[in-house]
Amino acid sequence: MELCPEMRMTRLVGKKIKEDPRDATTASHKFLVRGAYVRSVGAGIYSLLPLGKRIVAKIERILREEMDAVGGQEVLMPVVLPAELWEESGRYDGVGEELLRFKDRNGKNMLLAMTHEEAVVHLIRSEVNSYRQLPVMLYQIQTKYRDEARPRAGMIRVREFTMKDAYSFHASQECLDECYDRVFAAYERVFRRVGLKECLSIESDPGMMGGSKSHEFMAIADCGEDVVFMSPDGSYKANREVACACCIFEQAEPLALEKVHTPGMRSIDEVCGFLGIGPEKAGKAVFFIIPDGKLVFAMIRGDFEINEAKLKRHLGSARLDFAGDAAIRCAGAEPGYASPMWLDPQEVRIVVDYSVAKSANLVVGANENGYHYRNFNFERDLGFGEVADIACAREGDPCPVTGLPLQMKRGIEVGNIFKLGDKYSSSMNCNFLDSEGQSHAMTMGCYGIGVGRTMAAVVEQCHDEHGPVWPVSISPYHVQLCVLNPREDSVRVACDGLYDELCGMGIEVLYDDRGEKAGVMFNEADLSGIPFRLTVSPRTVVDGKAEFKQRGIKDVELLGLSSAASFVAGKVEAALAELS
RNA sequence: CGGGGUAUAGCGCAGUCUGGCUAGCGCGUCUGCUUUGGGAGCAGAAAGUCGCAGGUUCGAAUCCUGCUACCCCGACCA
Repeated sequence: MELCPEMRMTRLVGKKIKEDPRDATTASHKFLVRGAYVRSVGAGIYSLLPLGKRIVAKIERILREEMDAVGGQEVLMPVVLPAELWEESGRYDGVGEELLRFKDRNGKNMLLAMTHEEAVVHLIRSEVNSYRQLPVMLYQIQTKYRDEARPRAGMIRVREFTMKDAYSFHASQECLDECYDRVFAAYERVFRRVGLKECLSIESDPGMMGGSKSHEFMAIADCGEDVVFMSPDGSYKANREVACACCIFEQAEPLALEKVHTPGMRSIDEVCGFLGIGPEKAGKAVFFIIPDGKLVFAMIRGDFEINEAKLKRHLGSARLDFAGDAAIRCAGAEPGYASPMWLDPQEVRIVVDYSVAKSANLVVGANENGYHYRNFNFERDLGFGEVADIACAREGDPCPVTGLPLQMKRGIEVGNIFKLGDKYSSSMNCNFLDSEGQSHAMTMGCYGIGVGRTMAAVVEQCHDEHGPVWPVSISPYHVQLCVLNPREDSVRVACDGLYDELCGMGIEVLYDDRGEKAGVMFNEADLSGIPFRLTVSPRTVVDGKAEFKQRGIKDVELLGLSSAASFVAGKVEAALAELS
């Protein structure tokens, strides 16, 4: 998309707002609204104004360049899809209410696509049939709709959004692996080029997408919804769902099992308080129900929390619900005093975290109202049950790779990549013939980047108290030109001249020709966040000068009017080169 | 879906507890004059179904009931 290189403020649609919008809590939300980049239409639904649209267009341009460079071909698939397509993959009934379903006038079930695996498989299975045509990668930059339970934080979690989504098809796992690595590298280039200062690629949970491996790209920001754990040297990075800590558990001689009376002490805090011990000396039991109706007894040391994502993965279950007291009793356990001992492993799945399996002499329930045991030792007193890592990593726990204390950070998920395998290709008959004429399901990968979310993440990382500080690569314009007192002919003529000259050089200029007071113009220029500012005023024109300033830097520089344009053009090119 | 909050002019708010006359303030907008280097001054003007629907009352922005929208925390999040 070609962007018009020039714009006068007297024409630009979008009013800058002096006060923070009532509802905004994050920097990106406040500044994107105040600076007239976006406007809210409803919960999680936004319009882009001209300035915002230009930023998005520039992000999209970078996405196209990088996807083209790794062999992607751009397509465009519909947002409204017939339900049958999703019934084929099993997702029509598989995914929850975030999929917006509706009927057309003929009563046919339709949906708004929240992602396009089905649509792209529909396309590829009829266009590609032979190993000779593989691999292929298609991508699009298209609207997605997810009926989020709770949109939040301005542009960071919305219902309708633009996503760059790409899908690759392969004849072999090795080929997918290679493609995955190439896209991974392309994503690192994308996030560097859009100007994110800190964006981590981390291991993540493939979740309901299926598939074997996935990474998320996390823009680090305090307002991020996701939690990342990393080694201080950066050699290990993982999100909360998969992060593992390798705690050392104290070994001790097993002492004799001892029943203690603990009347009314049901929670870990109560029991530990009553017995005068720390939570690391107790075992905590949590009960879940999985969809087949089976009860799951999860056991973890009192100072850890159960990581439900890990437990789901271990159980191979898509859902996990807390079990009620009735279900717990039904399985022969006593709520509040539950113990894995004497439970029937045929009836109840017992999953024990390493923290319990490797600790000695814990306090656990006695399966009898008002009683606990001291000195439970997993090997001696239970000996069966599935031992697994089902614990949430904690800040400061030892990193599994380096042993250094893990750091915890919050991040905005701006991109993700998955190795899908044949989840969609087998269910939807997306096959190819190999060199021997044998039919196989294609192996797939998919790769997404949220465009609007990336814009918001950049603001979160690049702003000061006055507004955004756009990286030149995605700034709506390269230069903001301000004319003070344009009613003085000499001033206006000088400034108009600079405007024409810069535009003629291909520099994108936003020209504040309104004749506002300096304070108004400068404050609004800060909200526009354009990296370079040129000011022409009676004061500078007398000396044949213009004033040059960089956004976010206090100092100003006076330039000769005749050389100002080429000087600024040089600055713009250098800054662009740095981010290319 | 649970918990909390908000809804009054384009934006941000006061007024609501304790019902009462013509519903105010700041910013913005329009007109005119004066101003011109970090959100100007004066004078004038336009702009409000007080979220919606019922109810109580002589009288409702204000009290009662129901609903809706939006925001925050949580749950959820291919």
